[in-house]
Amino acid sequence: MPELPEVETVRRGLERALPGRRIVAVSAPETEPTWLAWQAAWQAALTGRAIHAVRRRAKFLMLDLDDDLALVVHLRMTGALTVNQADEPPARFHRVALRLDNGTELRFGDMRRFGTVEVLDPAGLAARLAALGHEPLDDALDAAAVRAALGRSPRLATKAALLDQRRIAGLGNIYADESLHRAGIHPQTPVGTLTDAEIARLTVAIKEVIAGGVAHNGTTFDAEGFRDAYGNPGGNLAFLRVYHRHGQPCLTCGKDTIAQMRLAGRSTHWCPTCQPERVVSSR
DNA sequence: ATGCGCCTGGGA
DNA sequence: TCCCAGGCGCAT
Repeated sequence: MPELPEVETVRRGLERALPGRRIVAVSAPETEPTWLAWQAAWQAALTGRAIHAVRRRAKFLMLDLDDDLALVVHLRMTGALTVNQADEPPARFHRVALRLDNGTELRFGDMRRFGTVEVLDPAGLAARLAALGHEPLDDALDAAAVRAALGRSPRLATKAALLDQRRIAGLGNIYADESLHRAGIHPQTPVGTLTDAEIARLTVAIKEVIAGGVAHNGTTFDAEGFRDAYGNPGGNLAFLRVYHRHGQPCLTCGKDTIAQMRLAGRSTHWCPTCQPERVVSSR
């Protein structure tokens, strides 16, 4: 599922192809009534406009267009943005295509239909991004900022806090689990009980895990999984230490088995030795 | 703070 | 046939 590293990987791919291109047509398949319904409005809004830049904020992609409009895409679970030759046959879950002035198309596909594509003006874009918390790789996100962002609730599980995009934006289930493992923090640890040392480790862990994911072009599990703008899988799977590794030996301590539980509605993976549960006093 | 609904394919 | 995967908005 696309989290910050996957979205950044897509952004980097799009940046090689889109800036300077002009949109010449918008089309959706006849078999896609919901996307077809937008076709005329998007045709009017987008045709003739040039793409100036491809930006990312958390898991949002923004294509800056003429007249301060932006095409804003969120891939959610299974969305994909690809650059294709216009005469290539569409992918299985193709939803909408922007025809460009050089014979290529920017295509959006989405198996589960959770993804969103919007055309926004500056006010609309600002509103869309307003609630997002810190960008993980921002230098401004130091330990003090992590402490402030996570808060001091005595009950909120640290993993739930990491998934809350209003606190730190861009982590999803994979990189939240990986960050907690690297920091040696049990996922259920209440944020209010995190020590300064734990916050410091978590801050470094988040940055390393996210930067590693970006460096390896994102995490791809299988043939249906994440693809970059040119259809290539990412290589970060080999670097995961807990996610989807339940029942397998811990690569960090070598003596325990990765455990799995349900937390905040998500499948959660951790090593009981490397991430011991906080012993809670009964008095 | 928790759970549901959205959506679909794949696996048990 | 049922359950699971899960980002996010919304209801409870």
